[in-house]
Amino acid sequence: MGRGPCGEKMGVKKGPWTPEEDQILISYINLKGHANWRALPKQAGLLRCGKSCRLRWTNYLRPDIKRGNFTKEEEETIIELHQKLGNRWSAIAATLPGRTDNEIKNMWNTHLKKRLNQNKANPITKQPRSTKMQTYGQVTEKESQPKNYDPNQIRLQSPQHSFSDMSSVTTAAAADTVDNFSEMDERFWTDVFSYDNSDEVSGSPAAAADPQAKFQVSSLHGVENVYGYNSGMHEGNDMDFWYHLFSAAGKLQELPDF
DNA sequence: AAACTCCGCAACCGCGTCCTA
DNA sequence: TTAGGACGCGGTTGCGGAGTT
Repeated sequence: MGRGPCGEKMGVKKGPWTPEEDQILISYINLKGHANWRALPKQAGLLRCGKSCRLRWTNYLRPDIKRGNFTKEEEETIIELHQKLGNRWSAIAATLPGRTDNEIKNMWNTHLKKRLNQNKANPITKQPRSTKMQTYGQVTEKESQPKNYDPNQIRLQSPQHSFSDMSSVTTAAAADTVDNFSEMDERFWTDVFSYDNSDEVSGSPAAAADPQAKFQVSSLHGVENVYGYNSGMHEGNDMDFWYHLFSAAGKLQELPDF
């Protein structure tokens, strides 16, 4: 099965998005949501394929995306989870609030993989070539945006925030604290579910620190209750993975019914 | 100052999976 | 049961900018 390239139709635009296109997409999704990505560009009046719209939205325009620096804790989380999960970026993203799988993938390929290789080859890390390298991941918000343009400025509050939003970007609950990942590794999964089941969900540290994160958490919380949302990665063969993970953690009794 | 090289990131592409008729 | 549509994921690419020579 699968699908052909989305640009198969003539007249479908490719390449970088313009601020005008972003505005149209944001306005449309805020107004109508995105139940059908394929139909969306036509209805919104965009000369893009649905796939491109979805990617743009999930990786860049969504209101709950955390842009800018990866913290040390986030980096460590990525490294640890990559050891366990491999290149399952969406699963890794599920533990980092506001980070997209694409962002994490880029982070890994450009920074973390090199760093690990370097550490293996030479435990005393050599200084990178450029100063930029020394502060990798410290890209400023301004730097990470297209020139002269900040989607946040034209972004409207999104009441839609539909459940499919949650596929790549995570809940704040997961990232409660990762100061000590080994500790988090044991508590993390139960924390995630306890947040899910907690009436105090929006009282999580992350949510308290970040109103937007608070929105994320409560949003997901509600979504999960209403729609029975469960990330696709939890299904199929992945069920075995999660099952064993939880079993190993001895927390199986806390699992919700699947 | 100019040319060249390298890096980071946004976006594209192809495939797998899920859903439905 | 199965074929086709739709979505999501992971790999890859290409461009712009920063750094180096």
